[in-house]
Formats: sequence, structure tokens, C-alpha cells
Amino acid sequence: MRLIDGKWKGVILFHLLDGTARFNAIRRRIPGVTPRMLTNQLRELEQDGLILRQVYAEVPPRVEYSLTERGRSLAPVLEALRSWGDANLTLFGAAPPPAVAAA
Amino acid sequence: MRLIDGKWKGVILFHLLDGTARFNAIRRRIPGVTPRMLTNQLRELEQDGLILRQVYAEVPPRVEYSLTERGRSLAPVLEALRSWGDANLTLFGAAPPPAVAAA
DNA sequence: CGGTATCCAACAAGATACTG
DNA sequence: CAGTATCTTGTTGGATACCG
Repeated sequence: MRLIDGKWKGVILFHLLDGTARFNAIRRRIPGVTPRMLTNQLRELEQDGLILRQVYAEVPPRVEYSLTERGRSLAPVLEALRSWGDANLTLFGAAPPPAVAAA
Repeated sequence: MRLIDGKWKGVILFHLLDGTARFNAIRRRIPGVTPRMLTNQLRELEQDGLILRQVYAEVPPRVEYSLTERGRSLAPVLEALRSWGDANLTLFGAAPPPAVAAA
């Protein structure tokens, strides 16, 4: 529980299931996250061995985040969480998620 | 995530998968939890519709907690979490759990 | 037995501004 | 682009003692 705890780690990991993503790309995918929180959470996930941080010495800078093997092994957990959430979040006044991204 | 967040909710729910349990029974099953925290968490779980609290007007008092239908529907999530945890917690210096309760 | 009450420390998280 | 720095707040969780 500790590893995916907090307000953001779950969604960060979930988005990374789709593949590698850069800092601001993740940020855009997660409404409301501040750069400080995103940095914090990414660093903790990295320390826990769930994600990999690849820095490219370029201008402009490029930093890519991806799941490690261990991170990918969390997929069943993340999928179970999401499917439960999809099936249950109408109860909390939230709008259901798009089944597939709207065209 | 919000529903199973926090330090105790996960384990409380997990223990209730085994069936109905009384307050002090749960408390004994979860080392380190204070009565205040246990009450808090149980009340939140109840408000979120995941557990049922049954009070029997007896002396001495008896209060039984059990999962609601919705709470039971979390079983796949809890099982996924536990199996991931069992497979991975040696990395964090913790002792592996007993495969089956020791005789 | 199954809790409450009170107080307090620690941390998570947010707002805002700035930088190599 | 990918962060840092600083400050502030709200919430979580813990210690301890007591109650019907």
C-alpha cells in the first residue's frame, strides 16, 4: 500500500502503463497536479524501483519516465483498481470515464 | 484510491474478507492500531458503503463488522494488492508472510 | 466491550514564484 | 523543458486517558 499511496502515485503509474512519457506530458495528463508534487512523487516512485528516469543531455532538456519491470508487475493491481473505479464512481457524483477516448 | 487510502483501510478490508469480526478482534489482528484510528477508519469505510456495522443491544455490548456487497466487490483489488505484496516485500526488509498459518 | 475526548507532532499537499 | 525554492495549510496519525 505504501508504494502506491497518496493522491497521485496511482494515476501516475496508471498513465505510464501506456508507455514512456515526459514530465510535462504526464503533467498535462493529470489535471491539478503541481510541478512540485509531480517531482516528489516521481522521485519516490523511482526510489521504490517502480519507474525509470532517463535524462537526455540535450537542449532543450528531455527527461523520460517509464515503468521498470517491477512497475509493470503492478499492472494487475492498477487494472483491478481502475475497473473497480469505473464501475463504482457514479456513486460519488463523478462523471463516468469515456469508454474510449472521444473522437 | 481515496476509499482504501490511509495506513489502515487496506488491511481492515482485507481481514474482513475472512468474514464478520468484532471490534477488538480486528484490533488484535492489526498490531499497532489505536482504538481511535480503528474507529475512525471503520466509520469512514461505513460511510463509503464498504462495510456494515451491526450493533447488538446486549450486555456486554457486541458490535460486528462485515463487508457490504460493495465491499466484497473490492476482493479482486485486495487480492491483487496482497499477491503483489507477498511477491515483493522482501525488498523492503520485511519478513515474508506465512504461506499458511503456522500449525 | 467498544468505544470517546483531548492534545499534539508529522507529513502530505497546495500556492506561488523563480531558474538552468 | 523540467524542474526548484519557499511558505502555508489541512489532514493523518499517534499518545494518553477516560466512559457507558
